Amino acid sequence: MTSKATTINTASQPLGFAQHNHGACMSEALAAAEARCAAGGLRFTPVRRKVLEILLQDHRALGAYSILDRLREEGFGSQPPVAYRALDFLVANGLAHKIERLNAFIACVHTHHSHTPAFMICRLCDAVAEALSTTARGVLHDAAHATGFHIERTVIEAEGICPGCTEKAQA
Amino acid sequence: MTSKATTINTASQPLGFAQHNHGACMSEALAAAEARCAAGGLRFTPVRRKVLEILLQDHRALGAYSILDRLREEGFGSQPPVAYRALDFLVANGLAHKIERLNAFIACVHTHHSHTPAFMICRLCDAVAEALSTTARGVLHDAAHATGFHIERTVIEAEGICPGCTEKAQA
DNA sequence: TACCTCAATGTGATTTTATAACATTACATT
DNA sequence: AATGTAATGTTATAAAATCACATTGAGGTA
Repeated sequence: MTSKATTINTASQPLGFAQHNHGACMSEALAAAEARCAAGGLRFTPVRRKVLEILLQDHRALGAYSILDRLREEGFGSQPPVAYRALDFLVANGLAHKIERLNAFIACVHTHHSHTPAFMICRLCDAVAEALSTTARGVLHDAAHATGFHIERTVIEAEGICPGCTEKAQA
Repeated sequence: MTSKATTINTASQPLGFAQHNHGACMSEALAAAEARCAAGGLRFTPVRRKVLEILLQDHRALGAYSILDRLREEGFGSQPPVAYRALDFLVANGLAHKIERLNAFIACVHTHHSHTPAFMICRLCDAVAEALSTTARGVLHDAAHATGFHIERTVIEAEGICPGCTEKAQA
């Protein structure tokens, strides 16, 4: 565990491009995950929980092997499938998302409702913000419907410069 | 070269989920690529041209290593950077796109205008259709503008079942 | 032409990301 | 306890991408 662990429950950390109450956010997300798993008859096992905690702590996109390093430190199995299986579970159940552009994973911050996620990825600071994208979903589904394509999953990712980095660049 | 080579100039092949005149499509795309490179002072070298031809012939998403195999057969260098460099060039100049979900590449079929590509990927037959996505682009940019994020590139990919495979499944 | 420069290519090695295959353990039901 | 199934552990390997450095080749300049 790094020094970062000592900051887990401080009040304000970046979530995407904004600040938020990180401690509350984290416990809420874990509670929501537990609730969802219980409701769906899914097993929120120690590895799965730990992986979600790791993702929530960082609030950024983490590669599977970074996560694996953390798991090893915590005494879990240290081979790739350990991380990938937990990540597959979290992604399949909407508790985390894969950022395809980065081959990395991030905790879902919209624990309440099922949604079509959309992301904004800053190429300077690597921050990732999850946006609600009801409209983008609609647009895609309309276009797909016109051609007879049945959508099961969507990847919507915008890469560019976040507000913070834009400011720094102008300074 | 496989037997597929003998079908290059036949009239009708699938483009995305529809049929089209493949021979014409291919020469048009190559001509457009040449024109664009000439206009921009870019060098449309033999490897780059060959990679674009390979992508156009298949009209599907190809992994870098599939392309590399073809390059080797044609007498080009056979190490990964040969393929990746040509692909980087094509993608950077809008002549091809990367399908992030598949870690694969596809020739651009909208040679005329610069655009924000969107794709529909069939998970049964692996066909990939490129859609015009002016609206999706608008939606994303609106959302981004609201948070002060500056978009440079977008990834919009829908995964699901194409019209043809839906029919087969119902039969 | 001869020379220089820089972009493009060739090549070997390595890194990063992801999965296959199979043994073992933990949980739930009877 | 016995059984079936889901989850985990572990070894090995596959697949995707990049690094580093040598070589070639196309323009420009003297």
